[in-house]
Amino acid sequence: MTEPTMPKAYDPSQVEETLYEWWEQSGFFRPEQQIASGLADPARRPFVIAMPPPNVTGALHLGHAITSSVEDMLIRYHRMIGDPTLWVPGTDHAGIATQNVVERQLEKQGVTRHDLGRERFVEEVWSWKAEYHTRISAQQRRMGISCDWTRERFTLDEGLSEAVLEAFVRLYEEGLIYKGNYLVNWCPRCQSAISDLEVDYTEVNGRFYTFRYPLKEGGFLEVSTTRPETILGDTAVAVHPDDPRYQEFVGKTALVPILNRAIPVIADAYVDPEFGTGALKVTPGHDPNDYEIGKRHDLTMLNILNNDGTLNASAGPYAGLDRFDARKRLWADMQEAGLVVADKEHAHQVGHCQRCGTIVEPLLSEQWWMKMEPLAQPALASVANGAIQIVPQRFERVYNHWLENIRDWCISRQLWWGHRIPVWYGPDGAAFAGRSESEARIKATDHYGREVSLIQDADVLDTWFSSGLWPFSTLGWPEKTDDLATYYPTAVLETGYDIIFFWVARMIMMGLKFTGKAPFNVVYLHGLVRDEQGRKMSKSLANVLDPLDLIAEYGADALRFSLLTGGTPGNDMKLSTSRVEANRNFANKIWNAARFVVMKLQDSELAFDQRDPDRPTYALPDNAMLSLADRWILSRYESVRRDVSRLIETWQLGEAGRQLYEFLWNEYCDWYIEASKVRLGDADSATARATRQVLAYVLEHSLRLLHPFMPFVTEAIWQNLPGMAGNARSIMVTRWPEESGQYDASAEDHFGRLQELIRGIRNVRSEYDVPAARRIAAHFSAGEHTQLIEDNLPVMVMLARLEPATVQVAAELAAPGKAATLAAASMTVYLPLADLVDLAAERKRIQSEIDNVDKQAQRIEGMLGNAGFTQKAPVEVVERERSRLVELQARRSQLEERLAELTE
RNA sequence: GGGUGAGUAGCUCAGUCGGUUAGAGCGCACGGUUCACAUCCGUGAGGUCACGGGUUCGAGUCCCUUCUCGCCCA
Repeated sequence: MTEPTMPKAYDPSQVEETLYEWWEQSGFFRPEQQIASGLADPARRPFVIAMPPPNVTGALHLGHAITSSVEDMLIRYHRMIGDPTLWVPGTDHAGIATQNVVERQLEKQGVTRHDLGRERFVEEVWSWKAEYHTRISAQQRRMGISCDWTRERFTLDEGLSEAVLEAFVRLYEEGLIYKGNYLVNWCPRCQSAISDLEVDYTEVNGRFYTFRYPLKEGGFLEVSTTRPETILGDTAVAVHPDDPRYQEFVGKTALVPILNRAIPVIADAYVDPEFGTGALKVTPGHDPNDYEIGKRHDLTMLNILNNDGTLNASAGPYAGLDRFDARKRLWADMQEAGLVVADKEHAHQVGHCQRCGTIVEPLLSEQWWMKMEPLAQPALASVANGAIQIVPQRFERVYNHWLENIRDWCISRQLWWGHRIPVWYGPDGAAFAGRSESEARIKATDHYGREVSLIQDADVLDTWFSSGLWPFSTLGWPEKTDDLATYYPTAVLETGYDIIFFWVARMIMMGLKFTGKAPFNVVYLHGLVRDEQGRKMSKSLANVLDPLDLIAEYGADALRFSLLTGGTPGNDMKLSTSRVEANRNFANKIWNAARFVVMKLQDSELAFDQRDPDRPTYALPDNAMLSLADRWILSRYESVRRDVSRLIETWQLGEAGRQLYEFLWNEYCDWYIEASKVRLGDADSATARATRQVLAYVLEHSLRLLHPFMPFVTEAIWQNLPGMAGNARSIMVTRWPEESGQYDASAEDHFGRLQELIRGIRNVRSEYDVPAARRIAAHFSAGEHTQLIEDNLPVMVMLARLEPATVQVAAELAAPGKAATLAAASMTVYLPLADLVDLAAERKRIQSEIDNVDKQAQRIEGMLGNAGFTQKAPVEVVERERSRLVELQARRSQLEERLAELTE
């Protein structure tokens, strides 16, 4: 035998990057190449995923790693089953988030974006983008993802910007986009409006301030608030119309403290008489509920804030103060004026900017809005009628609830980084939307009857506006490209459940609106990766595991496999490094199994199955040449192949991976390879030849099943398999294994009996502390299985470490003296361990066995004695219990017999 | 307040037609230079499947109640 070419331990860092470069350069990621090579059938519907574009804010984290793992697994599987497969990668400009990180970076140098000006600031962001984009795609390559990099897109690149313009103008022209002065969530730090979804509500320990609202007519009303500074913006005081305490006050006039502005006392059913004093100060300009009251009563909408969170001229003497300073100052002044009643601690929910954490202010502001209701209806319908399937299904309710209660979307942002709103204003403020300035100019000229100067709207669009177009904009929309015709709609949208509203729902709405088709047929939602304590990973907690660190230590396959098998769809996952380590060990295990097989195959003639000449594999020997172990492993392989395919098709990816793990380790390695050694002894024999073929066949086919889960190690091994790798072939473009016809129930039953006996003997050896090196005698009283034992004696001898010269096999054998007894698999085995067996201990051992058997037998007797069970349970279940009972009874009598002998 | 997920071995998790004595990895105990692998091999201990009720011949699995923790929405 020649020296193995495979190193003793699998070292991912030695192979992963080289393999990836080779894959990418070979064009395997491109559907055109898959079709040209005959792997993909162009008549089949393409399998397409639009990758959720990572933000260019920074480096990737484990959330991206799980996305990569799941999507690459699906992509590789579909490529192997012959679908033309396309995975479109890309990145998102992430307007507010990216602008913030760049601003923070500038801040360190003492520079603000205003110092730089819009143009230079945007240049800064582009260079940030360039750096992080490079980093991100390098990380993704390290994960091994097989996306088509030649089709990579960025939300701000030319084509996608065109899509944004097209979408905006069409929606505008249809009246679905409008401009209006409404209450928005305003972040004073970002100095931008943000959407409802971008506000995080967290509990804050604030105070509950109660004070007197003086009345012009004399007297006062007691009112409470959590935000005293908003008193300066009050335009009414409201009470409940049925509240007897306040009937007389309705219609009177209150005076705003300090400012002495006169405001009406009104009655509105929104007021909760039970809460606080039962009288409510109304600030329509700075509170959403008050805003509604204001509309109902036609109240003045007063804005007291500047965009940076300081108070404006409407705040009188407090103008120029920060909102929180103003709160203190005003309260102190009110105290002096004798208006203060009480203030106490009060925990309440306060909105914070998702991106920078600043407390958000409701603020009246002129913004662009998108009408959502007309778009939501078709989006609801597409899920309801099954055009889109959400996995796991329970998220449908979340999706439905949001869409059924949808509100108009504030799409403008007062940022510099993003898609500039394609609206130009004439001298009188009239607005003209256009795909370009010249298009707007034509409209303007038409409107005014002459050329006028135009000024473009300064704002940009919410990032999610462009993300909403992603599945089709990346394929060329609004142009009628070949890619769009071929690859749209996409097949699966795979992402975390945390962005159902932000992204998934909006893509569905936009997709239906602009293409008339659901942008994908399946939404597969994975859970969030948390740390070992179950906390969300965040920079501030310093609990972030960097995927690259894990890859460097354990290999990309180990990380991928951990993320795929560590949980179930839609449920969060705590990732522990010990799990990643275990999966690195798994990769090493298969590597070593392959190393063994390759060493055995190296100098041998091998038979190949050439039915697909471009993708040869190992042939199976004639059935007549197969041993029991061969038939068993082939049958087990076939069962696993079926299960894995079924599980993947039903989105149970983790379970599929776990099955492969158990099969390869606990069956192929632990049992089949060990058993095969018996028949490999005489390397030139026909039996050795047959065994080598089976070893190779099962390994090669199993590697293909495992490839989508662990692409690197499977490829690294496959390249070492004799006869596979030549001709620049890769396992990633082999075919997914089809039905082998090798399922064999009787082989599984028979080999299972051998396993049971071997385990039993090992157990006895362990209980009696038989040294591992010592070969022992065994007498098999095998009854109807005599032939089975005789035929497979070499396997028994090897795996149970028996001394062949002292082994006896017969249908009936008397017990030798001083022997340990084993009753299993409808057989009795005597192990004459004269020097080690203590009769008293052996009696005790057998008695406890009997007790155990009795317990089981009683349970089954109970079942079978129950008429309900025998009448209603399926026949095969009843039959199974019957035969189980028969075996137990036989076993019991064997043990009883033996116990009696030992007691004599 | 509404919705939703989780609670299974010391830890992290599987268990998707309801049907053997509920599984895995890690950890633990004992024993191992068995011709691929100590990133390993063999054996073992360890569970009232949160609690209470119900449906069923049969429930970790289906239904209801309660408790604990989490998340989403308001």
